Order: sequence, then structure tokens, then C-alpha cells
Amino acid sequence: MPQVPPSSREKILSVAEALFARRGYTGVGISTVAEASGLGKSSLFHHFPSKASLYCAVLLGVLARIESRVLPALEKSGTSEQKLGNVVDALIDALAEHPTSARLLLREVFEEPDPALSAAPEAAEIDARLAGMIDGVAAILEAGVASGQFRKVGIPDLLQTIIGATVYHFASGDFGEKLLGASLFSAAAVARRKREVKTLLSNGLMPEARRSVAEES
Amino acid sequence: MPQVPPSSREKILSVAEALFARRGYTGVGISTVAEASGLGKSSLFHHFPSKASLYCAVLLGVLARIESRVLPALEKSGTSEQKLGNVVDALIDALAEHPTSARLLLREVFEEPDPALSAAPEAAEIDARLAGMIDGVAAILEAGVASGQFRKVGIPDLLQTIIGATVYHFASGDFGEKLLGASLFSAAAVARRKREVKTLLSNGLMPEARRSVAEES
DNA sequence: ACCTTACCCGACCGATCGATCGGTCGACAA
DNA sequence: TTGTCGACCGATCGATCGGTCGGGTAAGGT
Repeated sequence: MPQVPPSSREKILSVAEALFARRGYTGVGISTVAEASGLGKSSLFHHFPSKASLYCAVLLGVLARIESRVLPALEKSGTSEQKLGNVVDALIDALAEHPTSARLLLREVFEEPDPALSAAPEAAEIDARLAGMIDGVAAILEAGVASGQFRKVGIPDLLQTIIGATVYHFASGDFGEKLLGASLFSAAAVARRKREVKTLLSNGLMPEARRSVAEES
Repeated sequence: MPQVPPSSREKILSVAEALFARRGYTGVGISTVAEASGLGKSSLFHHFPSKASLYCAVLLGVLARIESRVLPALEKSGTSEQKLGNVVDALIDALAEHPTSARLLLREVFEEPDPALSAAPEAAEIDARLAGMIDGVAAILEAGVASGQFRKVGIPDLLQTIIGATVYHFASGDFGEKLLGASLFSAAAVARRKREVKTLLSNGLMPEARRSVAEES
């Protein structure tokens, strides 16, 4: 299927992903996407039936790329700690490989969706894909608690921390590079990020977690 | 100055903050804000000269609340580690006290601003306030490195982690509560978040940082 | 030769956007 | 009573939104 010259549909998708990631769903008009794709506005509606459908197609592509990394990691065997580490590595690799995906994902998770978007027929599949990956991680955590490898802990908080630290890291790439003067996408930065997240996990999950900060209240 | 019945201007500001935080600048129309405030659309323009000005007023209010907590913490004396800890506590307290502020701030940091917004006269002051707080934290980090308390480290990465973990924690409150079934704003959750961030800081900043995860590459 | 299919375009539609207009109302002062 | 003011409103503006329509062009099958 893949063609050497990118087809119009693929061109539209990549352009739309970059625009939606930066300015959000309501912030990008159809005509803007069309112009950036080198097409007329009406030509867009030949490939996608509506703006909401276009956005969902972009998001499904992002999810597919992430799943292609995360799902294999979910199925690899090992201790709960190893499995969780593999998933974290896969997620970080997927986000580092495609930084705009992180922005889109961050928006999808913390932003109230546009009414037109939640009414789209693809919305259910998007929710299912997201829930599938979340459930996969939750299953690892629960298995770890059941086998005694992990101590019982506030799983929501921990997921927030993981998602927050990793996704936000890549989502704010421009901010980090412009204001702070360093690349967040270099191999060294990605490797450091993996270690940081795993340190966070150890401190939060391991039964004999050493406390490096005094406990209060 | 404060009146027992909230003035129209304050009512508009609080309503607009909630709406902008959830749906973004382009996602909220003037008529929506007016209707939610119990006013006619044209009455909004009596209090604010433009939509961009209204958004900036909301954002400046958020920044003022955060500054009222963070700036005193920046001026307290102590070791670099203590000062950094105070700032982190102040930031977390400010965000926990006003969760919608976190959403607005997250959006402001990682989202490309609308052209109408960057052209607003208040934009310069907003940037200055943000840069002021960032510079204050950076100064603490640099002083710590100069005095040998902190090891030289990728400050951008570290700031990303802190901002990501804290801001995202509160920005995605609804997500956490609805999908994962726990409150992120309870006193216990806030205290746990403070410890997590400080653990992260210790691991990233201290010269004798113990590594709990094997180093790679 | 003809028809189909895919792809693309300019012109256009109703709805909504941010913003402006002229004007109403009550409070207060002279 | 008259004048002035801030607060507020309905009606309306031009621009833009997402989306439709009919027509055009090139390729391929028969």
C-alpha cells in the first residue's frame, strides 16, 4: 500500500496532526489544513466526511503508532517490575519518536472534548483503545500487588505521575528548547527520562521503598 | 473594595476561567461566557475591551494567585535544597487550592498561543510574570550548583519533570477522578505529591544520588 | 468511441464568530 | 426637573466557520 510519493490522504493526515497538536481542535480551521496540504478546501471533504472525522483519523493513527510499541511490551513475560519497565520504555520510545503525538495525547486526556467530537462515530473506538492500554497497565499493577512485588499504593496518583512526567516531557518540547535551551529528544535525554520514571516507580511501588524525604502528617 | 455580592466583573472572570480552562481560548465563545455570567453578550464588552483582553485578565489573576504563594517562598533564606523545597511546596499548594489554574497554566505553557492573544497589550506582562518565576527557580538551581550542593545536571529536563508531574497532576483532576476513581485534591494526595517531587529532585540534583535503577548506554 | 471512477476545484450556503451600534434603565447630583 | 453617568440590552455588522454543490480533468476498462 505505501506509495513513494505520499498520497493526498497521508499528506492531509500529517499536516492536520501537526496543526491540531499545536492549536487544538477548535483552533484549526478546515481551510487552514487544506491550504497547508496544497489542496482546495472542498477536496478535503472528498477524503474525510467531516472535520470531526478527520481529527479522529489523526488520533487513531497516533494511537496505532503507540499501540504498535506498547502492546508487544504488555505481552512480554517477566516480573511485574520488568513488565512495567518494558511498557514505560515502549511508551517513552513511541512519544520520543513522534513528539507531536505526545501533544495530541496530552490534549485528549486533560481537555474537555468538543461536542462534535464526542458525537463522532469513531469516538467510541478511540475511547476503547485508550482504555485498553490503561487497563493493560492497571492489570500489571494489580498483579504486582497480588503477588506481593508491589505494595498497595494509590494507583491513580502513580499513573498520573507516570503520564504527567513522560507525556508532558515531550509535549512541551518547543517550550523546553526555546526557554531552557536544550533538546528533549536527544538519545541521552530520552535515556535519562527512562531512568527518572523508573526511579519514581521504585520509590512509589516497592515495599521496602527507601524514603529519601522526611515523611509528614 | 470587596463587595459581598460579587461584582459583574468578578463573576465574568470566574466563569470565564472555568470555561477557558476546560475548552481553551478558541473553544469558548463570548456568548457562552455571557450566558453563563447571566449577562447579555454586549455587556461583556462594557467590562472588557475584547475577548483577548478578557482571557489575559483571567490569566493575570491566576498568575497573581500563584505569585502570592511562590514569590515569598523564593525570598526565604536557607540552603539551596531547602529553598527549592519551599518553592515546590508553594507551587503545589497554589495549584491544589485552585485546580482550574493548573489547567490554564498547562495550556499557556505547552500550547501555541492564538495570534490575537500574542498581539494583546497584556501579553508582554504575562510573559514577564512567567519568566520572573522561572528565573527565580533557575537562580536557585544555579546557586546550588555554584556552591556544590547540587551536581551539574540537565536543568531543562529537571524543570520539565517538576512542572510535568505537578501541573499535570492537578490539571487532569477530572480524568483522574472519573477514570481512576480517586481524588487528587485531598490533603493526603497533595502531601504525597510533595514527597514524590522532592524525591525526584533529590535523585536528580544531589551529588551522591543513589541510583536505584541500572544505568544504561 | 464511451462510460466509470477518482480526484480536485470555485462558488456558494446557513450558522456562528467577535465586535459595534444606538438606545434603555436606574442612581445620583444640581 | 434636568443632566450625567455606568450598567446593560437587542439588533446588527463583516468575517469566518464547517459543509455542500455542480462542474471539470485525467486515467482506465470495455
